Amino acid sequence: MALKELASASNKKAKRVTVHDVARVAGVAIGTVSRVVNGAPSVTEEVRSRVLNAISELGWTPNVAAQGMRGVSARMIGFIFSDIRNPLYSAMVKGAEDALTEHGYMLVVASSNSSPEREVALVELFTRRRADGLLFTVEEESDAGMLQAIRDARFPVVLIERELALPIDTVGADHFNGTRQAAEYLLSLGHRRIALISGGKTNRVGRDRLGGFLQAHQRAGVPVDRDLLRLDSFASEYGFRETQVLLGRERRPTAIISSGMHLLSGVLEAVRMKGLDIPGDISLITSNDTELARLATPAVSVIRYDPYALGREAALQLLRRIARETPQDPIRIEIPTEFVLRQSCSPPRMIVK
Amino acid sequence: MALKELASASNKKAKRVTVHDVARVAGVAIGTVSRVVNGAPSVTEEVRSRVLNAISELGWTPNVAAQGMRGVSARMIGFIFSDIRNPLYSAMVKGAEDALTEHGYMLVVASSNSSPEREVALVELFTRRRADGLLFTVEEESDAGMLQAIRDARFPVVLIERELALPIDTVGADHFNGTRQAAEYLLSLGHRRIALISGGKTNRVGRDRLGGFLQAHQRAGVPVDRDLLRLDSFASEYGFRETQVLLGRERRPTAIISSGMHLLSGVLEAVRMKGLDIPGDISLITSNDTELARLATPAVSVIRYDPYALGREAALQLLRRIARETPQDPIRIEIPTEFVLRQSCSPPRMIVK
DNA sequence: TTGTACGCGTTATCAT
DNA sequence: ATGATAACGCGTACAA
Repeated sequence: MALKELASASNKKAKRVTVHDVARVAGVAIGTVSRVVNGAPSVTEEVRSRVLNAISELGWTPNVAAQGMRGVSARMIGFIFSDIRNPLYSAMVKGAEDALTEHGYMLVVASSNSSPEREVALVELFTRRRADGLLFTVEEESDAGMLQAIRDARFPVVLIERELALPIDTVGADHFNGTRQAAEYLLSLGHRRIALISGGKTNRVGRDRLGGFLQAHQRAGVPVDRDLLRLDSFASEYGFRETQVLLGRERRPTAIISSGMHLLSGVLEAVRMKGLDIPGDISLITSNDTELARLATPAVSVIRYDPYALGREAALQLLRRIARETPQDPIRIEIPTEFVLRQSCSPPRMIVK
Repeated sequence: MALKELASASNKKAKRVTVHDVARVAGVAIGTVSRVVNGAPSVTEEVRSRVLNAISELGWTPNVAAQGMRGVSARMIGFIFSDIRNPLYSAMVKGAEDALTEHGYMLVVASSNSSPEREVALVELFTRRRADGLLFTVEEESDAGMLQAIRDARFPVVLIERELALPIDTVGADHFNGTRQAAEYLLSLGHRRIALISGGKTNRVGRDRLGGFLQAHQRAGVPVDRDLLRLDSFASEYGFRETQVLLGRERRPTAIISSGMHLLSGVLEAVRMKGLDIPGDISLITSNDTELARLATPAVSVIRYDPYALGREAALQLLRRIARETPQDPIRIEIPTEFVLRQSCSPPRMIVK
């Protein structure tokens, strides 16, 4: 029985019904059918209902490919990021998808696996597939091939958490002020040796975080020890290794800001291995908010923002750009960050001058 | 013809390049161009290279809409799940995407938000958009509308972590043996009152877990207290609430198996609030593996499987089905589970007879 | 081996 | 208000 059903399903010839069939059944010309479905004003109510009846009777829906030939958009948006398993990206994707769905668009996800070459191939793919727009978290902001691919693209692009030397809309979290606020708080507690562990030195996120960190120190008149800046990776292992190194120093930091989804687990592990107490021996602030940060003992203070909202705003801006409902000049949208104080911070045990 | 060319040449609008342009530049007919790009055997090497030169010179790529009209597939696959923010789904999506990309397919993600009505709308959307196939984690296995929508779909479907009363390929983790193994381990430690907190009572995942749990008890000759079965939700809050209730009982369980990505945080919180020691007062096993499980104190034993591999296998099976490279009978693929022992289990302090 | 002409299903432009 | 028909760009059967 199972076999039979499967066979009949795949053998289903399904002669496709077209406007011609609808026109025939409704007793009108195909032009009239098109006018009805596309809401042209000049159609008699009587003809209109005859056509609609025929349509539902035959279960007709317009052939997307044929519409495409007539210039009707495929209503498809691409989203390029490194890897959707990063919870930030999956939340952004959900936010974008929800906004796009409301406007009848599909979302195609495309992982670059952090390869600029693959990014170029993907942009070209979306160009060939006639995408209506692209959400893009670029890997390397200065990669020449990628820049050229974006210039050659036939659709609007909205950058997510990145910025380029091109006039393109951008949406990103306010990492500058988030990190500034975190650093200011630690400085106000009396910390004078604060380490910053982060990645993305060459993109907007990393730059803004470092900028906020430096500004807080500058305002407080506290010099920054460059040796406490560890800005080479977002990976958990990097957080682990660099924390070990930092805590092994003679004049070790009294606080750490780890800016990256996956860094916290590495940092925590290194602190534990060292047998140090949080916040007694070392204060800790991380970004972004995660279950681990909330449920660790003690709970870890975080800089957080809403990646869902970020994805949603980016998609909405892209839709505005597609509909030409936005000024020609590129728009820059910032998603606010919030500093959430938990139990991982206290004044330093010994003030290091 | 010459007049027409002149007219379009003077027209400022950027004209799209077509096979005709390529043919003109290469000095051949359009049929030849088509034969070259589609790898027809009967083309002189000289003509072939002339055409290829013209193509790269003009930067021509076939219009997908026009190809679609000729029956060429859009090479697009849909993936319907409840919410991509569930890390299991984002890992599956990555696995599926990687497999599909290797074969030149795009992946369209579609969240159902757990609504069967939305699932139906999405299946119909993919039908209209002429998707080549669908990966589908159905919300309600017995929803009539959804079943009909799948029957009406014109493309093959592969179910993920679900099974239906339809002859369709399925790919799922071996939750039955995973849960059985976990329960057997706890029983071997001497536990006689083991609670099971899980969701999905009416889908494959929930059924298999309960089945494995019951079989372990049956084999060990240990009766199951139905009051210890809490099978109504995967939500963190549910884990919290039910754990509170269970631990508040006079004859409380000596061990808990929580089967669901988000349950652990709720369970842990309830155990902490109760001031109980893990594993001294209560043993704990959860599914699936997470950062929280690894980094909690003590680290929590888990039943784990590889959702990336699951998504990948599902996509590969879908591709085989599309290519008709698989027997007509539905295939059932099981992804193995693994029991990882950590520090959250010990013999019960007091044996409850 | 290569060229020509038709058809895919829709939308839009003319007529009527 | 409605009908007839051209055009979109490609693939392919058939003709040369």
